[in-house]
Amino acid sequence: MAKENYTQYAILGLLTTGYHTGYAMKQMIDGSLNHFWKISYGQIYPTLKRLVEQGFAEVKLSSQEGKPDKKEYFITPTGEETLRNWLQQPIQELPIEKNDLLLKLFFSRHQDTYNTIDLLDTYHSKLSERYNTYAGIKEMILSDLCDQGDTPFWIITLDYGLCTTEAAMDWCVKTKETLLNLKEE
Amino acid sequence: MAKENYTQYAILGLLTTGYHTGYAMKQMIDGSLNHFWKISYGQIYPTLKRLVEQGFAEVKLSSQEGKPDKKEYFITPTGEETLRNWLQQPIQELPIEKNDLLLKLFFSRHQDTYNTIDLLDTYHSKLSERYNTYAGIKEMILSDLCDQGDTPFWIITLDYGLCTTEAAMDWCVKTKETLLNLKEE
DNA sequence: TTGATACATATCTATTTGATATATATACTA
DNA sequence: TAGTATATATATCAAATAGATATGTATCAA
Repeated sequence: MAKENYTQYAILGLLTTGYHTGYAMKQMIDGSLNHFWKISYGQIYPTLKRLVEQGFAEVKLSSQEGKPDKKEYFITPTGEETLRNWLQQPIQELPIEKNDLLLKLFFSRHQDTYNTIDLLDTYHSKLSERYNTYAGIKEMILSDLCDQGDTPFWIITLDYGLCTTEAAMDWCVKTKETLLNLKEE
Repeated sequence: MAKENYTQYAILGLLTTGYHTGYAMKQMIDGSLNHFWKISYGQIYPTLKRLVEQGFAEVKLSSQEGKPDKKEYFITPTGEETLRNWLQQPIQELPIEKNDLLLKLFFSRHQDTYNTIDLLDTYHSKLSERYNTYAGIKEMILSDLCDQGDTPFWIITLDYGLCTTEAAMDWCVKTKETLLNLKEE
């Protein structure tokens, strides 16, 4: 059983959310979805093409004065059904996060403790940045009066990012102590 | 700047930890490293070959009676230096976990609340399984008297898995409530 | 007028994923 | 005893993804 192609569902979903060009989708994902998804142009444009071929989307060419021409994509009823059908499927497997900090820690016996602690410090500060970014986006969405139907769901995914990031930061602090105790022994 | 090739460092690290064949490495990663790393044979064998070409590893062919021949790989001093050098490099960027549950939640406006809650329940039970698996491995490592120098570092990475998994479970519970409240409004 | 940025599409290489092919030997099981 | 599953072990392939870059127009500022 080949794994499902999530890319097409991400694109179909974005089509329902007011993003109609490949460029706009890329911007959206990099800006507001990057806490749990990423995508490249090399996936977006071929997928849009395929969605049209499959009848899940339609394309309109529009030439704008002052800007390059663009292809605007719109989801079809069949596309909407495909999206809804995917939403109903239960999640098959938990994602595995490939984490190169943990990979380094796993082999850190070969390294000085203070160096390992540096790694943890850097990691912690990056987590902190991430936390603030998520908190900022949440603020922005909440203060934005034009609440669409999507808003509560977007908040939920941000909360996931906030709470797991916080847990990771706590772990950094604890781990630093553990390493220092280990050193003293 | 091309992204670093982490695969080779994972392999180099495993060579220092008593895993000397591609098969053994795959077993190890699937069993004990899968909370933050995964790898396929399609990465392992070509990488081993390349490590030998670069002088980071040496290979010995050994024919065992009863079992297929195997190629045993050993890290060289140059390989060890390469590994240590990588360990010292600070982490460049936080990993982005691609999470298809969150992708579905993000678009769940198109779906019945109870269906969304089903998704969350399934996810929670999988997280719980994962938590128990990690706790089990931790127990096993701690109770194993032959403590190597690696042990404390392995525990640390497991703790990361335990605490972020717990945070995600808490989020599931909170989110369920949020969705039900939303429904009642 | 040079450079930076925004808009917009397209493509390319390298890596990763996930599956499968190919062997041999052991252990169990009907 | 024949068949089946499992463990050991290496290798390869197609498809998906990542990451970078090419191409072009227009705007704005230094």
